[in-house]
Amino acid sequence: MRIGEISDRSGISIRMLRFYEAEGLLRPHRTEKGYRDYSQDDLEEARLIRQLAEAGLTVEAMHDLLPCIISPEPTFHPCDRLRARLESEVAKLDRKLSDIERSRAQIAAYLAGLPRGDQSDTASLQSETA
DNA sequence: ATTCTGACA
DNA sequence: TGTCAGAA
Repeated sequence: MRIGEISDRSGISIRMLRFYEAEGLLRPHRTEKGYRDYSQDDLEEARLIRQLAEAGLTVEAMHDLLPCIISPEPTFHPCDRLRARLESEVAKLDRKLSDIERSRAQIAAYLAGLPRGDQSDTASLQSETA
């Protein structure tokens, strides 16, 4: 299958499919004319990548995860790397979450201190945005 | 019609 | 991440 079909069936844009390949996530064969030629396995991997991307995982994380999740070989590795990766992702998310909570608290404080019935700030924002 | 690579208002 | 160009 060529890139257009893979894009349609995986929901990943052609642009992103090429990007993921540049990142070493997908390695489709090439036809004589240089066109990418995806296998059925590539399609399944693309769909998995789609899932991981929607979960907010980075390409780096996918590099660790993919070898563990998609197991072409009948032998299942312990994949200790998988657990480590997942744990670091959760840790990363926890850090982001605390950052967001910090921002929320700060902005909520601004809101709490905002005088009532005053539209002047809104007006100035609109004029600067326009 | 589709894909390829490289570049960017 | 989209999109446009120029070539195949």
